[in-house]
Amino acid sequence: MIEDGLWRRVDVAHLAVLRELAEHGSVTAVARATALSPSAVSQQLKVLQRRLGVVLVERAGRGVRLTDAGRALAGIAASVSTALATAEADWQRYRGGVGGTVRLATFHSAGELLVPGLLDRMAQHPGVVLETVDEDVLQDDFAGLTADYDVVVAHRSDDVVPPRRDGLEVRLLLREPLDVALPLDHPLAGRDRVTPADVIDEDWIAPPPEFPIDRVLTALAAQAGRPVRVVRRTTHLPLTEKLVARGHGIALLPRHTTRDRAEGRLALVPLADLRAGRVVEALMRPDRAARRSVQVVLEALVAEAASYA
Amino acid sequence: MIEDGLWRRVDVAHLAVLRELAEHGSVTAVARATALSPSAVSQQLKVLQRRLGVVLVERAGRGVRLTDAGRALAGIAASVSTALATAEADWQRYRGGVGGTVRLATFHSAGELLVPGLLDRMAQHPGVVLETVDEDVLQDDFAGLTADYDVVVAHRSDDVVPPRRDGLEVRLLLREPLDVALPLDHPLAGRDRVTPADVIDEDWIAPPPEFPIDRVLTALAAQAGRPVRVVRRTTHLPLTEKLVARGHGIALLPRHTTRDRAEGRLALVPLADLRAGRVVEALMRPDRAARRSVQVVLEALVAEAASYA
DNA sequence: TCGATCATGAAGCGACGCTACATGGTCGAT
DNA sequence: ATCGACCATGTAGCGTCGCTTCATGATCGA
Repeated sequence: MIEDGLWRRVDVAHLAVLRELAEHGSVTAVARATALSPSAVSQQLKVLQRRLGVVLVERAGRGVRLTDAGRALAGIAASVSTALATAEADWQRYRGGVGGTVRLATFHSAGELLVPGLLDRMAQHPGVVLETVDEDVLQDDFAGLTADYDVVVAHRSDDVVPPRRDGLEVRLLLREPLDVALPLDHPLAGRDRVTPADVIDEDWIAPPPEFPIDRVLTALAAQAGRPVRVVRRTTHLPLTEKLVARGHGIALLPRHTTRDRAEGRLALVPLADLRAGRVVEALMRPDRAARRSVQVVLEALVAEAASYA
Repeated sequence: MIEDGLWRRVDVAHLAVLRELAEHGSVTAVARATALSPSAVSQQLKVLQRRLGVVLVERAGRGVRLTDAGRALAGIAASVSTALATAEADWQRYRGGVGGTVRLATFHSAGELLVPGLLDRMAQHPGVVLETVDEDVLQDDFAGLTADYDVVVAHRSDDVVPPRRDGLEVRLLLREPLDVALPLDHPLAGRDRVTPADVIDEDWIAPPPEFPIDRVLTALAAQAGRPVRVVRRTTHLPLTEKLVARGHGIALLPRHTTRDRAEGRLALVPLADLRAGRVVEALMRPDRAARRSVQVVLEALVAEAASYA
């Protein structure tokens, strides 16, 4: 027998906390993200469980873990958040104005490429405050950033299956081929394309093996039939460009990002016989994507990215 | 410039009150419906307006009226209520049990026909408490009852455009032809159908002119070319049946409802050359329709009605 | 014009949720 | 194995919020 009105006393704020817990994984992390004390978060969870008469959270070692019921309710809470955000967006649409703070995470090269133009475009919406933060993480970790940021600009190589991003809104920003970067005085610099065989015996500068670009390099080696010789590994693209320009090696670099920054100081030559590129996209939680201010930022971001295609 | 976080402080309870105001039309009525004092309702509205910085309600004579903004927000509030009810239903589905109180309004004859069997069927769901109330109103007023009841069983004649019921969920229960009810010893009682011309010169018993059945009588008169002679007007169907059975006149009566009650005491003969019938349907507000307990009741109601088709 | 009806304001009270601080449990490093 | 760092939770105290009760003002119908 189920008592009537149990759910009536459930507060949407409590549901939101549960949902954040599902994404952040610890009470302390939720407290940080919500500007509350850990005790407050813990109390909210306790109240929620008492009102529903169900165990949602259990201790696991030093931290906590959601029970099955907790996970289920967290999923429901996510849809509630989305509905609430949609309602707010409808209201803002009715009122005409757009306002609020949007937190945007970019990896370095995308920030360099897109943020200046994005800020120019956002000048049309003085009510929207845009906070941009650089976060360079591995390909699979971008999704996790959506717990902390409204919009996450992520990249992945386009030859593999996309990493898991269940329940996230995804918007394509840029499809960016990887070109071979050569010093201007290199024999191949004038070519309109090069094959893997042309470049396999050069000295290469590449990122660490976990990064998408390096996987392309692996594919290139496979196609040429010989291993590639990597003389230096760095994740810092501007450094890579400078090294290439001075003849310390050649590299695979994203076309638009690089051209925007280093045009004229090195040559970018398309790679033949190998599909090599990376995809830049925006990731958002649905409730955040529903916010009017986020939508405005996203549209500006898409427009800015399109100007490089 | 829009300040950040205005909506954050908006309480869904406040939105719900605004929505109820849009449907009930007065602060006092909302207070009655929500078991709150009128002052509390008034204060909630005041707080909501202060937090949003918008006038939602204005005085109109002795009562209040919603502004345009108020109406817009009330519409948004309705979708929020629906989302919340859907979330609760999802949760109940996950937990397995069904519980809660469902308030059902029926007009008299439908109640007589459907409620006993409905209660039998609901015995399978002991957690659901069913309150049934008789409400006989005019055709166009059924929609208004959805503010006070979870499920409203309504009827309308099927030859006219349905009355306005914007934003309501509608579920067909019964399509019920109108037959000509005759005393058992009437000359036409043995016929398998009668035409308007056959019965136009009889003495008729009918409801008041605003009721759907009387409109059919008007159509019958138009087809026969002569006015119909109404000797008595009553909205009470059992009385009509008794009068017909004793030879005080004939009447148009809904087939299933009447047969269920008066089988063997009068004859029901289908009417030829005239599409005459009434439709019985269930009306619900979307947020109430989303509730798990309401869904259970509705399914039982549909099944019970189907047993009469 | 009077009484009924409706909305709103003021005062007081209770519930709720937060912070600050203390406690107990768990893991990693030495 | 021990210590220290970290994490979650319980307790005490306090401020805020929303409700009820009562009073007031406005409007409509008889």
